[in-house]
Amino acid sequence: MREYSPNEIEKKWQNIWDEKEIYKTEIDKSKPKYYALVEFPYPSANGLHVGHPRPYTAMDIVARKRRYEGYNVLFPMGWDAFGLPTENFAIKNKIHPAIVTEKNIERFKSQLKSIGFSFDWSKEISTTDPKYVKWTQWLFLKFHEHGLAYKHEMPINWCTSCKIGLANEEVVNNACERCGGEVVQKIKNQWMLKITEYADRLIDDLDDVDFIERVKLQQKNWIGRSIGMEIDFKVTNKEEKLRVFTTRPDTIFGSTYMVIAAEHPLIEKYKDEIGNYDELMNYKETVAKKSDFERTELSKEKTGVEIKGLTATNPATGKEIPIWISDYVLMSYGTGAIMAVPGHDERDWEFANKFGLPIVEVISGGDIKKEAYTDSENGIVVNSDFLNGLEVEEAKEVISKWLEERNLGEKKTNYKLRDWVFSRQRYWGEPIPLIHCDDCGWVPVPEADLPVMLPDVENYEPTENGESPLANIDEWVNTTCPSCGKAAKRETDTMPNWAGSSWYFLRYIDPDNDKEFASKEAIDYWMNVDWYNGGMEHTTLHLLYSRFWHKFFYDIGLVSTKEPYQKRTSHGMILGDNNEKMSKSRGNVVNPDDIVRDFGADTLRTYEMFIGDFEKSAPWSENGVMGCRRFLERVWKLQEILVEGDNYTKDLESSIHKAIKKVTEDFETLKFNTAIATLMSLSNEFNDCGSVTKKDLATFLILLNPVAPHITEEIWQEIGLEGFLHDTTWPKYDEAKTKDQVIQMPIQVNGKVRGTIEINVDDTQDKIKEKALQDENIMRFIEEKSIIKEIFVPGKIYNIVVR
RNA sequence: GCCGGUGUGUCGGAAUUGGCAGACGAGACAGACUCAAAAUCUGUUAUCCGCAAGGGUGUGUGGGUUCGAGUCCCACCACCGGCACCA
Repeated sequence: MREYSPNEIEKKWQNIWDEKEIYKTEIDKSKPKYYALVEFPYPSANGLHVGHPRPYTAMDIVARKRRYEGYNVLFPMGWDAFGLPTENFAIKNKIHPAIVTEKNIERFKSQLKSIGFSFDWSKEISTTDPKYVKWTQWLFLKFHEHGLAYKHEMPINWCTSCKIGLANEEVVNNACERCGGEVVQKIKNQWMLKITEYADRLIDDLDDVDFIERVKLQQKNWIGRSIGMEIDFKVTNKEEKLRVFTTRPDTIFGSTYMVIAAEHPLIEKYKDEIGNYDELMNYKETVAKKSDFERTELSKEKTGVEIKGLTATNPATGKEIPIWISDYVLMSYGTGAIMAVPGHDERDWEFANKFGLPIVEVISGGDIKKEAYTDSENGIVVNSDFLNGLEVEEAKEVISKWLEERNLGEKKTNYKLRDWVFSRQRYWGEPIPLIHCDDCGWVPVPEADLPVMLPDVENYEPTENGESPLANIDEWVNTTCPSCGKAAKRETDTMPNWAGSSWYFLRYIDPDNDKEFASKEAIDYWMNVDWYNGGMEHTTLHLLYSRFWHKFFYDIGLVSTKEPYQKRTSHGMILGDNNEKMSKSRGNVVNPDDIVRDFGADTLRTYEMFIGDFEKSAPWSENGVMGCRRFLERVWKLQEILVEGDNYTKDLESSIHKAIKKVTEDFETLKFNTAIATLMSLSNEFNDCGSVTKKDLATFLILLNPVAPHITEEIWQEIGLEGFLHDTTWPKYDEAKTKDQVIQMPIQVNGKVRGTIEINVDDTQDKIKEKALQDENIMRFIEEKSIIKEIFVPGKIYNIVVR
């Protein structure tokens, strides 16, 4: 028998699959369809690392298994190619980002091909391809057309020294990552997408999809729906009202002061009546340097300034209360103002404590001298006039009614979710296809003129005043208004990287269509995505953004399903062998090319699946890789003990049926590691047995094939099994044959195992008891004691409780 | 800080979801083969006491529920992911 040489046979089979186009998919209504999706990679200059193949192999296993089960399977791959690293590389090396991107894609593609994934490469897409950009822009214009894209003043991170807008990631401890200069928040008028309009549906429709629970929870919490009230507090001696949002209107009698955001317009409006305006402005300036994250940190020391000259009136108590500004109140959440109830809110309590503001108990049950009492389930309302004696939920109803009747407030639902800032002052992104005309306002670029392509520029760096580099290209910026024909200017902001990835799963199904983003026929046949696997880190941004886009498309009749993804699962990260995240700077990156070269693609795939619990992170280990190679070597050598035979070997029959069951189930539940362990045990059994029949081996090869497609296909051919393994069907098992007749039953005394007896599965409790009491060791623990209870779980355990 | 998650031998991990903790793999040790080494094959391998039979202890820490807890409940500790312009 020849040696197992993966480099040779892997190339061979990859070529055969390619030539036969067996993974190319067409619409075929005679078969059930299955759409398996993995997150497409960002083609960075570093190439693939061993983290990438983990989810790809997992879904490749599912895709291959589905084909054997008779499905028409779409399993596509593409490139999420716009992005900051490529742009920064281009700036540094003076190379056009399109060229960098092209090179990176070429490298990624050949790396992926060497691992033997069953991707349908005829469906390949790149978000930077003009044919793709056209439809990203077209879809954006739909948002604009339906009023979901709007301009709004939003802050950007501004490096005062480089005079450049920075991504959050480029800001380290309030300083610019490149030059160390000071970073402040600069206000810019930016395009926004109204994702908040979909907040309720993004939560409620989670009930209809099969996402793993932690993904659902994290999305719900990110959207952060809270039901409460908006209440007006009159500014004393003014017509002005200060509107606050609260989820605890029941505590209104305990509101002893108000806090508004440093940016609140009230301050400018009454500038002349405020005694300490300068002090407030100074405070506002320090706040401007902080991110929302720093502002709302619970543990930090509270800061704030009282507004001198303005007070408000608590509508419930009628008492005059002071108004403060503090960084922990954000203009972007609620109304930018709160009624502070220090007795029953942690932040308010700390603030009041620090500045000596009165703390009044209005819910009994805690000790507000020590800490805020925030429990809303057990408390009873006190010190609150007509609310006294009520439980919190009742009090909420009563006070809501009372306020509404007096026109002092209304019920309101708030969300933590904010609208999506869709503008970037960058070069390497899709230009926002809008033209500004002094007469007509913002006018969309007509469909015939799409895509709006990026002009070639000398310099990819943003401009000195915070505009995109595109703003410097006069011949690009200056155009005519599509509506009235007068001179007009193009929008120079580009879209965020998220734009292309928000709808790519729709393009895969019809990637060459130049009339539509995808045909209705293709959408009706292929959608939804049946199973989408991706990283946990994409849960609250990409996954939510793409659900939002899809829902909007559904509303305007572009797609036929409410949700894009039927099922969502998540994989863990692969860490370096030092248990740290793989990164160039840590020097612990493993390149899959090396593993494919030295051990083979099948070994890489097997190890990636065997490394541990698919949903958890796991450190890379070269010894582990070697172990998987040894396993495949042993599989290869099964040929040596092959005997003719069209039946399962009698002694192994139950093991084989059990293995079919276990592997079939484990591939569906992401337990690839235990599926492989089962196959390892089965191959060990073959060896212990000393021989394996053709039938036994064929079944084994099919089960292993989705994990290690090349070696199994080769052995299949080598031992002369009929046809090709890739044309076979998935094996079935007989449930009855997976059950053992005779089992070892543990016998416990007082919950501790004191012996094991061999029983027949359908032996009665009495029979088992009789057998158990013959066991010397078990008797030692029962003697001279009386049996007070017996617990018998058929097929599992028999426990005797004695005293 | 907030939201989500994780914690089991020397290491990666397994445990039919409340029923024999440590499957499978790695590593280590011993043996076979070899002049020798590598590769391969065989055996041992949580820990303590014991010649053995067997027994005690043991799933991040402390408590609880139960005949029985890695699994359920309460409190705590450590680590990982996300925090809206990285992808």
